Amino acid sequence: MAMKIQTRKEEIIAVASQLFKEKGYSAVSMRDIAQAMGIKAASLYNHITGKQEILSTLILEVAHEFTNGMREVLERQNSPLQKIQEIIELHIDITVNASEGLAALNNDWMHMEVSQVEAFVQMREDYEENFRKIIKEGIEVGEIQPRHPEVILFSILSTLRTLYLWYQKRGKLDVNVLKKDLVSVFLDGIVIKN
Amino acid sequence: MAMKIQTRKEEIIAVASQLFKEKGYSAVSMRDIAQAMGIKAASLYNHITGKQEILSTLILEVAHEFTNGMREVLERQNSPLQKIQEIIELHIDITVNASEGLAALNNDWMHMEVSQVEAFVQMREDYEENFRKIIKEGIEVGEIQPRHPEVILFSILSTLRTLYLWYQKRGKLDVNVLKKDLVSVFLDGIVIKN
DNA sequence: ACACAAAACTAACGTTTGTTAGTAAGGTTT
DNA sequence: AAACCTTACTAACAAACGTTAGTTTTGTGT
Repeated sequence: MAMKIQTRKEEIIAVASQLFKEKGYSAVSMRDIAQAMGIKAASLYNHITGKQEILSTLILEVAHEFTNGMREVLERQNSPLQKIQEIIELHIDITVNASEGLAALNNDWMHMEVSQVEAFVQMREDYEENFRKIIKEGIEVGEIQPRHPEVILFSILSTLRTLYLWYQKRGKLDVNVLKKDLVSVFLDGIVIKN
Repeated sequence: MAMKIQTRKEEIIAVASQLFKEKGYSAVSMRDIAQAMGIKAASLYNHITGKQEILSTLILEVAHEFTNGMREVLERQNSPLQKIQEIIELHIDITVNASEGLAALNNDWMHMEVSQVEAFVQMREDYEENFRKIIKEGIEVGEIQPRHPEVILFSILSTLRTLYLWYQKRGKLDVNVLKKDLVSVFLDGIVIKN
Protein backbone atom coordinates (compact mmCIF):
# COMPACT_ATOMS: atom_id res chain seq x y z
CA MET A 1 0.00 0.00 0.00
CA ALA A 2 1.42 3.37 -1.01
CA MET A 3 1.50 6.17 1.51
CA LYS A 4 -1.35 8.61 1.21
CA ILE A 5 -0.34 11.75 -0.61
CA GLN A 6 -0.51 14.75 1.64
CA THR A 7 1.34 17.77 0.33
CA ARG A 8 1.32 19.06 -3.23
CA LYS A 9 5.06 18.56 -3.35
CA GLU A 10 4.69 14.87 -2.65
CA GLU A 11 2.09 14.70 -5.38
CA ILE A 12 4.48 16.27 -7.87
CA ILE A 13 7.19 13.81 -6.92
CA ALA A 14 4.79 10.90 -7.27
CA VAL A 15 3.71 11.99 -10.74
CA ALA A 16 7.27 12.73 -11.81
CA SER A 17 8.56 9.37 -10.61
CA GLN A 18 6.03 7.66 -12.82
CA LEU A 19 7.26 9.60 -15.85
CA PHE A 20 10.92 9.11 -14.95
CA LYS A 21 10.25 5.40 -14.82
CA GLU A 22 8.85 5.41 -18.35
CA LYS A 23 11.30 7.69 -20.15
CA GLY A 24 14.13 8.53 -17.79
CA TYR A 25 14.84 11.81 -16.01
CA SER A 26 16.45 13.65 -18.93
CA ALA A 27 13.66 12.84 -21.36
CA VAL A 28 10.95 14.20 -19.06
CA SER A 29 10.42 17.96 -19.19
CA MET A 30 8.91 20.17 -16.53
CA ARG A 31 6.07 20.77 -18.98
CA ASP A 32 5.50 17.00 -19.15
CA ILE A 33 5.23 16.78 -15.39
CA ALA A 34 2.94 19.80 -15.26
CA GLN A 35 0.69 18.43 -17.98
CA ALA A 36 0.36 15.11 -16.17
CA MET A 37 -0.90 17.07 -13.19
CA GLY A 38 -3.23 19.27 -15.22
CA ILE A 39 -1.36 22.49 -14.47
CA LYS A 40 1.24 24.70 -16.15
CA ALA A 41 4.99 24.22 -15.75
CA ALA A 42 5.53 27.50 -13.95
CA SER A 43 3.08 26.49 -11.26
CA LEU A 44 5.36 23.67 -10.19
CA TYR A 45 7.79 26.22 -8.82
CA ASN A 46 5.37 27.20 -6.07
CA HIS A 47 6.18 23.85 -4.49
CA ILE A 48 9.68 22.90 -5.54
CA THR A 49 12.89 24.76 -6.25
CA GLY A 50 13.70 22.97 -9.50
CA LYS A 51 13.77 19.80 -11.51
CA GLN A 52 16.82 18.44 -9.73
CA GLU A 53 15.08 18.72 -6.38
CA ILE A 54 12.35 16.37 -7.57
CA LEU A 55 14.96 13.84 -8.58
CA SER A 56 17.11 14.01 -5.47
CA THR A 57 14.18 13.99 -3.07
CA LEU A 58 12.88 10.91 -4.80
CA ILE A 59 16.20 9.09 -4.89
CA LEU A 60 17.44 9.93 -1.40
CA GLU A 61 14.10 8.93 0.07
CA VAL A 62 14.36 5.41 -1.32
CA ALA A 63 18.10 5.22 -0.64
CA HIS A 64 17.45 5.82 3.03
CA GLU A 65 14.94 3.01 3.11
CA PHE A 66 17.65 0.65 1.93
CA THR A 67 20.20 2.01 4.37
CA ASN A 68 17.82 1.73 7.29
CA GLY A 69 16.76 -1.74 6.24
CA MET A 70 20.36 -2.88 6.07
CA ARG A 71 21.07 -1.43 9.52
CA GLU A 72 18.17 -3.38 10.99
CA VAL A 73 19.37 -6.58 9.33
CA LEU A 74 22.82 -6.11 10.85
CA GLU A 75 21.39 -5.27 14.27
CA ARG A 76 19.46 -8.50 14.49
CA GLN A 77 22.74 -10.44 14.42
CA ASN A 78 21.39 -13.55 12.76
CA SER A 79 23.48 -16.03 10.82
CA PRO A 80 24.85 -14.93 7.43
CA LEU A 81 22.31 -17.05 5.58
CA GLN A 82 19.45 -15.57 7.56
CA LYS A 83 20.78 -12.08 6.93
CA ILE A 84 20.85 -12.70 3.20
CA GLN A 85 17.30 -13.94 3.33
CA GLU A 86 16.28 -10.79 5.18
CA ILE A 87 18.00 -8.57 2.62
CA ILE A 88 16.13 -10.30 -0.18
CA GLU A 89 12.89 -9.71 1.66
CA LEU A 90 13.84 -6.09 2.32
CA HIS A 91 14.25 -5.42 -1.39
CA ILE A 92 10.99 -7.11 -2.22
CA ASP A 93 9.14 -5.06 0.39
CA ILE A 94 10.59 -1.80 -0.89
CA THR A 95 9.83 -2.77 -4.47
CA VAL A 96 6.23 -3.49 -3.65
CA ASN A 97 5.75 -0.30 -1.64
CA ALA A 98 7.95 2.25 -3.36
CA SER A 99 8.51 0.86 -6.80
CA GLU A 100 8.23 4.25 -8.50
CA GLY A 101 11.44 5.70 -7.16
CA LEU A 102 13.51 2.65 -7.97
CA ALA A 103 13.90 3.46 -11.66
CA ALA A 104 15.35 6.88 -10.86
CA LEU A 105 17.56 5.41 -8.16
CA ASN A 106 18.97 2.86 -10.57
CA ASN A 107 19.27 4.90 -13.74
CA ASP A 108 19.25 8.61 -13.00
CA TRP A 109 21.32 9.14 -9.88
CA MET A 110 24.10 10.73 -11.95
CA HIS A 111 21.85 13.66 -12.81
CA MET A 112 21.66 14.92 -9.24
CA GLU A 113 23.91 17.73 -7.99
CA VAL A 114 27.56 16.75 -7.71
CA SER A 115 27.57 16.77 -3.90
CA GLN A 116 24.49 14.58 -3.79
CA VAL A 117 25.93 12.17 -6.32
CA GLU A 118 28.96 11.78 -4.10
CA ALA A 119 26.81 11.13 -1.04
CA PHE A 120 24.69 8.65 -2.97
CA VAL A 121 27.65 6.72 -4.35
CA GLN A 122 29.09 6.51 -0.86
CA MET A 123 25.82 5.17 0.52
CA ARG A 124 25.65 2.58 -2.23
CA GLU A 125 29.23 1.48 -1.68
CA ASP A 126 28.63 1.14 2.04
CA TYR A 127 25.55 -0.92 1.35
CA GLU A 128 27.39 -3.22 -1.00
CA GLU A 129 30.30 -3.52 1.40
CA ASN A 130 27.96 -4.59 4.19
CA PHE A 131 26.43 -7.19 1.91
CA ARG A 132 29.86 -8.36 0.80
CA LYS A 133 30.98 -8.85 4.41
CA ILE A 134 27.93 -10.99 5.13
CA ILE A 135 28.73 -13.20 2.16
CA LYS A 136 32.38 -13.51 3.10
CA GLU A 137 31.45 -14.38 6.66
CA GLY A 138 29.06 -17.01 5.36
CA ILE A 139 31.84 -18.57 3.34
CA GLU A 140 34.22 -18.51 6.29
CA VAL A 141 31.83 -20.21 8.69
CA GLY A 142 31.02 -22.82 6.04
CA GLU A 143 27.42 -21.84 5.37
CA ILE A 144 28.03 -20.66 1.82
CA GLN A 145 29.77 -22.28 -1.13
CA PRO A 146 33.30 -20.98 -1.73
CA ARG A 147 32.50 -19.02 -4.89
CA HIS A 148 33.93 -15.61 -5.71
CA PRO A 149 32.03 -13.34 -3.26
CA GLU A 150 31.76 -10.64 -5.89
CA VAL A 151 29.85 -12.97 -8.19
CA ILE A 152 27.40 -13.94 -5.48
CA LEU A 153 26.95 -10.33 -4.41
CA PHE A 154 26.36 -9.13 -7.91
CA SER A 155 23.97 -11.93 -8.87
CA ILE A 156 21.68 -11.32 -5.96
CA LEU A 157 21.88 -7.54 -6.05
CA SER A 158 21.27 -7.30 -9.80
CA THR A 159 18.16 -9.36 -9.50
CA LEU A 160 16.85 -7.40 -6.54
CA ARG A 161 17.60 -4.03 -8.11
CA THR A 162 15.69 -4.75 -11.29
CA LEU A 163 12.80 -6.45 -9.60
CA TYR A 164 10.75 -3.28 -10.07
CA LEU A 165 10.83 -3.76 -13.84
CA TRP A 166 9.27 -7.06 -13.50
CA TYR A 167 6.95 -7.00 -10.56
CA GLN A 168 3.39 -5.85 -11.43
CA LYS A 169 4.05 -6.51 -15.13
CA ARG A 170 3.59 -10.22 -14.50
CA GLY A 171 0.08 -9.87 -13.08
CA LYS A 172 0.11 -9.84 -9.32
CA LEU A 173 2.47 -12.53 -8.20
CA ASP A 174 1.85 -13.01 -4.49
CA VAL A 175 4.53 -11.31 -2.40
CA ASN A 176 5.06 -14.26 -0.11
CA VAL A 177 5.37 -16.70 -2.98
CA LEU A 178 7.86 -14.35 -4.58
CA LYS A 179 9.91 -14.10 -1.40
CA LYS A 180 9.94 -17.85 -0.93
CA ASP A 181 10.84 -18.70 -4.51
CA LEU A 182 13.47 -16.00 -4.85
CA VAL A 183 15.19 -17.01 -1.63
CA SER A 184 15.01 -20.60 -2.79
CA VAL A 185 16.53 -19.85 -6.20
CA PHE A 186 19.53 -18.11 -4.71
CA LEU A 187 20.12 -20.29 -1.68
CA ASP A 188 19.37 -23.71 -3.13
CA GLY A 189 19.82 -23.11 -6.86
CA ILE A 190 17.56 -24.51 -9.48
CA VAL A 191 19.05 -27.94 -10.00
CA ILE A 192 17.52 -31.06 -8.54
CA LYS A 193 20.29 -33.17 -7.04
CA ASN A 194 20.21 -36.95 -7.21
CA MET B 1 38.86 -7.71 -28.02
CA ALA B 2 36.61 -5.13 -29.68
CA MET B 3 36.20 -5.18 -33.43
CA LYS B 4 38.54 -2.82 -35.23
CA ILE B 5 36.82 0.36 -36.23
CA GLN B 6 36.62 0.75 -39.96
CA THR B 7 34.17 3.37 -41.13
CA ARG B 8 33.69 6.81 -39.67
CA LYS B 9 30.09 5.89 -38.90
CA GLU B 10 31.18 3.00 -36.73
CA GLU B 11 33.54 5.33 -34.95
CA ILE B 12 30.72 7.74 -34.18
CA ILE B 13 28.60 4.92 -32.83
CA ALA B 14 31.46 3.66 -30.68
CA VAL B 15 32.06 7.09 -29.18
CA ALA B 16 28.34 7.71 -28.69
CA SER B 17 27.77 4.37 -26.98
CA GLN B 18 30.40 5.27 -24.42
CA LEU B 19 28.62 8.54 -23.64
CA PHE B 20 25.18 6.90 -23.61
CA LYS B 21 26.50 4.45 -21.07
CA GLU B 22 27.61 7.26 -18.78
CA LYS B 23 24.68 9.64 -18.97
CA GLY B 24 21.91 8.01 -20.98
CA TYR B 25 20.77 8.77 -24.52
CA SER B 26 18.63 11.81 -23.73
CA ALA B 27 21.33 13.54 -21.70
CA VAL B 28 23.91 13.27 -24.48
CA SER B 29 23.74 15.99 -27.15
CA MET B 30 25.03 15.81 -30.68
CA ARG B 31 27.53 18.48 -29.66
CA ASP B 32 28.75 16.21 -26.85
CA ILE B 33 29.35 13.40 -29.31
CA ALA B 34 31.04 15.73 -31.78
CA GLN B 35 33.30 17.19 -29.12
CA ALA B 36 34.36 13.73 -27.99
CA MET B 37 35.45 13.11 -31.57
CA GLY B 38 37.17 16.46 -31.95
CA ILE B 39 34.82 17.75 -34.65
CA LYS B 40 31.72 19.95 -34.86
CA ALA B 41 28.19 18.64 -34.48
CA ALA B 42 27.15 19.44 -38.04
CA SER B 43 29.95 17.25 -39.37
CA LEU B 44 28.33 14.20 -37.87
CA TYR B 45 25.56 14.47 -40.43
CA ASN B 46 27.93 13.56 -43.23
CA HIS B 47 27.89 10.03 -41.84
CA ILE B 48 24.57 9.53 -40.11
CA THR B 49 21.04 10.72 -40.72
CA GLY B 50 20.33 11.73 -37.15
CA LYS B 51 20.71 11.05 -33.45
CA GLN B 52 18.11 8.30 -33.46
CA GLU B 53 20.01 6.38 -36.11
CA ILE B 54 23.03 6.17 -33.81
CA LEU B 55 20.84 4.74 -31.09
CA SER B 56 18.95 2.22 -33.17
CA THR B 57 22.01 0.99 -35.07
CA LEU B 58 23.71 0.41 -31.74
CA ILE B 59 20.78 -1.33 -30.12
CA LEU B 60 19.67 -3.51 -33.02
CA GLU B 61 23.25 -4.65 -33.58
CA VAL B 62 23.50 -6.05 -30.07
CA ALA B 63 19.93 -7.33 -30.09
CA HIS B 64 20.73 -9.47 -33.12
CA GLU B 65 23.71 -10.96 -31.34
CA PHE B 66 21.37 -12.17 -28.63
CA THR B 67 18.81 -13.47 -31.07
CA ASN B 68 21.43 -15.35 -33.07
CA GLY B 69 23.00 -16.73 -29.94
CA MET B 70 19.66 -18.02 -28.71
CA ARG B 71 18.97 -19.66 -32.06
CA GLU B 72 22.26 -21.50 -31.90
CA VAL B 73 21.54 -22.67 -28.37
CA LEU B 74 18.17 -24.06 -29.48
CA GLU B 75 19.69 -25.72 -32.54
CA ARG B 76 22.18 -27.70 -30.51
CA GLN B 77 19.29 -29.52 -28.80
CA ASN B 78 21.03 -30.16 -25.53
CA SER B 79 19.28 -30.80 -22.23
CA PRO B 80 17.49 -27.86 -20.60
CA LEU B 81 20.21 -27.48 -18.00
CA GLN B 82 22.92 -27.42 -20.63
CA LYS B 83 20.95 -24.87 -22.62
CA ILE B 84 20.69 -22.59 -19.60
CA GLN B 85 24.40 -22.88 -19.06
CA GLU B 86 24.99 -21.93 -22.69
CA ILE B 87 22.71 -18.90 -22.39
CA ILE B 88 24.62 -17.69 -19.36
CA GLU B 89 27.85 -18.06 -21.30
CA LEU B 90 26.32 -16.27 -24.29
CA HIS B 91 25.52 -13.23 -22.19
CA ILE B 92 28.95 -13.19 -20.65
CA ASP B 93 30.59 -13.36 -24.06
CA ILE B 94 28.50 -10.51 -25.43
CA THR B 95 29.13 -8.44 -22.32
CA VAL B 96 32.87 -8.88 -22.66
CA ASN B 97 32.94 -8.11 -26.38
CA ALA B 98 30.20 -5.54 -26.86
CA SER B 99 29.63 -4.07 -23.44
CA GLU B 100 29.19 -0.54 -24.75
CA GLY B 101 25.87 -1.10 -26.46
CA LEU B 102 24.31 -2.93 -23.55
CA ALA B 103 23.52 0.19 -21.57
CA ALA B 104 21.55 1.64 -24.47
CA LEU B 105 19.85 -1.67 -25.09
CA ASN B 106 18.72 -1.90 -21.49
CA ASN B 107 17.84 1.70 -20.75
CA ASP B 108 17.25 3.66 -23.94
CA TRP B 109 15.35 1.39 -26.31
CA MET B 110 12.18 3.44 -25.81
CA HIS B 111 13.81 6.41 -27.52
CA MET B 112 14.04 4.70 -30.88
CA GLU B 113 11.43 5.28 -33.59
CA VAL B 114 8.05 3.78 -32.80
CA SER B 115 8.32 1.05 -35.42
CA GLN B 116 11.75 0.06 -34.17
CA VAL B 117 10.57 0.00 -30.58
CA GLU B 118 7.84 -2.39 -31.59
CA ALA B 119 10.30 -4.65 -33.40
CA PHE B 120 12.67 -4.53 -30.46
CA VAL B 121 10.01 -5.37 -27.89
CA GLN B 122 8.88 -8.27 -30.03
CA MET B 123 12.44 -9.58 -30.25
CA ARG B 124 12.86 -9.31 -26.51
CA GLU B 125 9.60 -11.08 -25.83
CA ASP B 126 10.53 -13.88 -28.19
CA TYR B 127 13.87 -14.22 -26.48
CA GLU B 128 12.27 -14.39 -23.06
CA GLU B 129 9.66 -16.84 -24.27
CA ASN B 130 12.36 -19.15 -25.59
CA PHE B 131 14.15 -18.99 -22.29
CA ARG B 132 10.90 -19.57 -20.40
CA LYS B 133 10.18 -22.69 -22.44
CA ILE B 134 13.60 -24.11 -21.63
CA ILE B 135 12.99 -23.58 -17.94
CA LYS B 136 9.52 -25.13 -18.09
CA GLU B 137 10.86 -28.11 -19.97
CA GLY B 138 13.57 -28.50 -17.36
CA ILE B 139 10.96 -28.60 -14.63
CA GLU B 140 8.84 -31.11 -16.53
CA VAL B 141 11.68 -33.55 -17.12
CA GLY B 142 12.75 -33.23 -13.49
CA GLU B 143 16.03 -31.45 -14.00
CA ILE B 144 14.94 -28.20 -12.37
CA GLN B 145 13.30 -27.46 -9.05
CA PRO B 146 9.56 -26.80 -9.30
CA ARG B 147 9.74 -23.07 -8.58
CA HIS B 148 7.67 -20.45 -10.37
CA PRO B 149 9.33 -20.38 -13.84
CA GLU B 150 8.91 -16.63 -14.01
CA VAL B 151 11.02 -16.17 -10.88
CA ILE B 152 13.81 -18.32 -12.24
CA LEU B 153 13.68 -16.59 -15.62
CA PHE B 154 13.78 -13.17 -14.14
CA SER B 155 16.54 -13.92 -11.63
CA ILE B 156 18.92 -15.20 -14.23
CA LEU B 157 18.03 -12.64 -16.87
CA SER B 158 18.28 -9.65 -14.52
CA THR B 159 21.73 -10.71 -13.49
CA LEU B 160 22.90 -11.30 -17.03
CA ARG B 161 21.45 -8.04 -18.31
CA THR B 162 23.21 -5.88 -15.75
CA LEU B 163 26.48 -7.75 -15.90
CA TYR B 164 27.91 -4.94 -18.00
CA LEU B 165 27.69 -2.62 -14.99
CA TRP B 166 29.92 -4.86 -12.94
CA TYR B 167 32.35 -6.37 -15.30
CA GLN B 168 35.48 -4.25 -15.80
CA LYS B 169 34.64 -2.18 -12.72
CA ARG B 170 35.74 -5.06 -10.51
CA GLY B 171 39.23 -5.22 -11.98
CA LYS B 172 39.38 -7.85 -14.63
CA LEU B 173 37.65 -10.90 -13.27
CA ASP B 174 38.74 -13.78 -15.48
CA VAL B 175 36.01 -14.66 -17.97
CA ASN B 176 36.20 -18.39 -17.38
CA VAL B 177 36.09 -18.01 -13.61
CA LEU B 178 33.10 -15.73 -14.04
CA LYS B 179 31.30 -18.24 -16.24
CA LYS B 180 31.99 -21.09 -13.88
CA ASP B 181 30.97 -19.25 -10.74
CA LEU B 182 27.87 -17.66 -12.26
CA VAL B 183 26.62 -20.98 -13.61
CA SER B 184 27.33 -22.52 -10.24
CA VAL B 185 25.47 -19.82 -8.32
CA PHE B 186 22.32 -20.28 -10.38
CA LEU B 187 22.35 -24.02 -10.85
CA ASP B 188 23.58 -25.13 -7.43
CA GLY B 189 22.74 -22.12 -5.28
CA ILE B 190 25.01 -20.73 -2.64
CA VAL B 191 24.11 -22.94 0.30
CA ILE B 192 26.29 -25.83 1.40
CA LYS B 193 24.04 -28.81 2.06
CA ASN B 194 24.72 -31.23 4.89
C1' DA C 1 -17.82 40.59 3.81
C1' DC C 2 -12.74 41.03 4.27
C1' DA C 3 -8.14 39.64 4.60
C1' DC C 4 -4.66 36.48 3.74
C1' DA C 5 -2.17 32.74 2.14
C1' DA C 6 -1.82 29.04 -1.20
C1' DA C 7 -1.61 27.84 -5.79
C1' DA C 8 -2.78 28.64 -10.16
C1' DC C 9 -2.07 31.62 -14.35
C1' DT C 10 0.36 34.43 -18.59
C1' DA C 11 4.40 36.02 -20.54
C1' DA C 12 8.84 36.02 -21.24
C1' DC C 13 14.00 35.23 -20.55
C1' DG C 14 18.32 33.17 -22.10
C1' DT C 15 20.13 28.50 -23.34
C1' DT C 16 20.43 24.40 -25.46
C1' DT C 17 18.54 21.20 -28.60
C1' DG C 18 18.61 18.52 -33.29
C1' DT C 19 19.14 19.66 -37.71
C1' DT C 20 19.85 22.05 -42.44
C1' DA C 21 22.24 24.89 -45.96
C1' DG C 22 26.03 26.33 -48.06
C1' DT C 23 31.00 26.19 -48.41
C1' DA C 24 35.98 25.17 -48.01
C1' DA C 25 39.92 21.84 -47.43
C1' DG C 26 42.05 17.40 -48.51
C1' DG C 27 42.93 13.28 -51.03
C1' DT C 28 42.22 10.28 -54.99
C1' DT C 29 40.95 9.31 -59.77
C1' DT C 30 40.84 10.64 -64.54
C1' DA D 1 45.47 19.87 -64.14
C1' DA D 2 40.68 19.01 -63.81
C1' DA D 3 36.95 16.64 -61.76
C1' DC D 4 35.36 14.34 -57.85
C1' DC D 5 34.36 12.40 -53.50
C1' DT D 6 34.87 12.65 -48.62
C1' DT D 7 34.78 15.17 -44.67
C1' DA D 8 35.27 18.96 -42.27
C1' DC D 9 33.71 23.84 -41.44
C1' DT D 10 30.59 28.31 -40.26
C1' DA D 11 26.16 30.08 -39.67
C1' DA D 12 21.76 29.77 -38.73
C1' DC D 13 16.99 27.85 -37.97
C1' DA D 14 12.85 26.73 -35.23
C1' DA D 15 11.61 24.27 -31.34
C1' DA D 16 12.04 22.87 -26.69
C1' DC D 17 14.30 23.50 -22.40
C1' DG D 18 14.45 25.11 -17.14
C1' DT D 19 13.33 28.94 -14.82
C1' DT D 20 11.77 33.82 -13.22
C1' DA D 21 8.59 37.74 -12.58
C1' DG D 22 4.41 39.52 -11.93
C1' DT D 23 -0.55 38.78 -11.64
C1' DT D 24 -4.99 36.57 -10.90
C1' DT D 25 -7.80 32.97 -9.00
C1' DT D 26 -9.23 29.99 -5.20
C1' DG D 27 -10.14 28.54 -0.72
C1' DT D 28 -10.10 29.34 4.50
C1' DG D 29 -10.34 31.77 8.81
C1' DT D 30 -12.02 35.92 11.06
